[in-house]
Amino acid sequence: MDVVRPEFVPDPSLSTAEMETLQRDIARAAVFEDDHAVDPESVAIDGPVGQSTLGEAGDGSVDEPDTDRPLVAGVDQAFVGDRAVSAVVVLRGREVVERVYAVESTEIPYVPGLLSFREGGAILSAFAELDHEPDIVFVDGSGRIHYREAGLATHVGVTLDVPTVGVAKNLLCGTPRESLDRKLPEGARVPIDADDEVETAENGVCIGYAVQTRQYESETQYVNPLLVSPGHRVSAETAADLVLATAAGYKLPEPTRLADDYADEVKTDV
DNA sequence: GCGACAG
DNA sequence: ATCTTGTCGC
Repeated sequence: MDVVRPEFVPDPSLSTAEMETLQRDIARAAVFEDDHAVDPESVAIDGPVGQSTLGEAGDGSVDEPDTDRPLVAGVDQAFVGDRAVSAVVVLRGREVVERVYAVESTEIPYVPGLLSFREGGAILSAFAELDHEPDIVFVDGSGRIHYREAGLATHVGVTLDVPTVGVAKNLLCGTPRESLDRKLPEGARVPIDADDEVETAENGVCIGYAVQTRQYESETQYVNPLLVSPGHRVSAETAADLVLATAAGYKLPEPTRLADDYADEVKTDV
């Protein structure tokens, strides 16, 4: 798939002020409500998808040809020295229909709030190799949960004009409506509200959710929730629904988990 | 001046 | 993100 909004392609050579200005423009172009045709129930995955097998399930059985089901993609990056590997995995149900990757040299260091200018280029290069057009894309990192409501998932979504969901392991900014310190039950979600750190939104606006995709039985030990936010053309509620529907026994939703594995696999080769 | 900070 | 063995607890 190709870039739809070339003016938003992340340029690492911009000054910090220019990057921030671009992010405010991106946030204004972003749609934080549902504008897609994916019913979360239609993408539900019951158990883990088998390792690197294209076209068949992990138990060796061939899946039903349900070509009407939506395509859900996951994208993740791995790093080798000064190069970034971006890997994309596309699923239809529990079937892997396509995997692509791209390698790009990193031009700038990681700066909180400006992640898309470091990793965005490699991600767009990987999507340029993709034949299928995903109905939803899970991006590793924040979307609307961002100082200017323009995190990596939002930047990629708006630039490609594809529905995206941000899936992060840590909270960048915003305030959880209730403490995340306690142990949350599997399936639970806690709203993340905009605060003074989020300069483009009114305080109290829900910009995402902490989502508990997995939890231990034990009383003392617990898994931290994921931080899910709208990237583009997806509401916060639906973003949380989609992540819970595609989580299949692991903390990360399957598309993201498989992209994670694929990026590591590619990293070992080149 | 101090704290906070996705990947 | 990445460097890395064992270890504690499901």
